[in-house]
Amino acid sequence: MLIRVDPASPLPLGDQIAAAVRGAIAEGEVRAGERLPAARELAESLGVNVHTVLRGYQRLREEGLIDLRRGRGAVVTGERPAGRARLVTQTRRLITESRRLGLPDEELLSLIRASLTREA
Amino acid sequence: MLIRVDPASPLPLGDQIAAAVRGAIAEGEVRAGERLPAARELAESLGVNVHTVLRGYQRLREEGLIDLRRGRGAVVTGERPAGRARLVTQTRRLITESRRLGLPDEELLSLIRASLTREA
DNA sequence: ACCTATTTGTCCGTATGTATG
DNA sequence: CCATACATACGGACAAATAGG
Repeated sequence: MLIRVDPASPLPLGDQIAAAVRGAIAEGEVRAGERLPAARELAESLGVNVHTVLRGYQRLREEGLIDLRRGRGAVVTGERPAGRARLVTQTRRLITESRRLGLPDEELLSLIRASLTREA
Repeated sequence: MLIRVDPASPLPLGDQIAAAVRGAIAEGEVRAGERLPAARELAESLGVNVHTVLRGYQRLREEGLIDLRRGRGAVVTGERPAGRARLVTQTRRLITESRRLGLPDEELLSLIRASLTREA
């Protein structure tokens, strides 16, 4: 997977990295289950800071394209296992209910976030 | 708006700040249209780094609670309704299930955000 | 059960860029 | 033009989760 960044571009480096990886995934250059290079490695090979790469990776995680975890790295997501599918169903139910009550999505997110911290 | 953070807590400082502001908004302590303290100010008064405050602010922006812009600052967005108690049980179930599957909280949030945008 | 290496997560500090007013 | 304030990036340090021996 070849990645290059252009420091002169107005696009943030992190976004450029995310875009490059996103493309590589779309092209099938990296497949589901495969691991992306460790953030520090990629950072060094690109001549950018670790944080910058991590920001790009985290963006990809938000998009659901990779599974990013400590000690494990960035793994391209693939088929959803059964348990996860159930989670998706449950999530959709929650969203439907929330909207039926007229809550804006942000409010639902706040609620969830609050629950997460409260039950940590 | 009184904010305090606990460096000893396992909760990231940025999240603590976000939670505090979120609470202040929910309590009506700060109202729509009002500006939150500048990141640098708040950082200094809390004894934390600017980045840490900004991270919290950016999270609130993602939730749609504030409007965050260069040169202007963080302005609380419009009113939000109450009456969300019904969703709490369902939310807790979802969280329990997610954690049982071993998903990190961030991933659950990613999943939810994805669902929200997909069903928008 | 333990230890170790790997890898991301968070935070600190600093510098420079850029939009706003 | 100027001051304010967030945006991005750099670098360094330590914490925490994961995996493997």
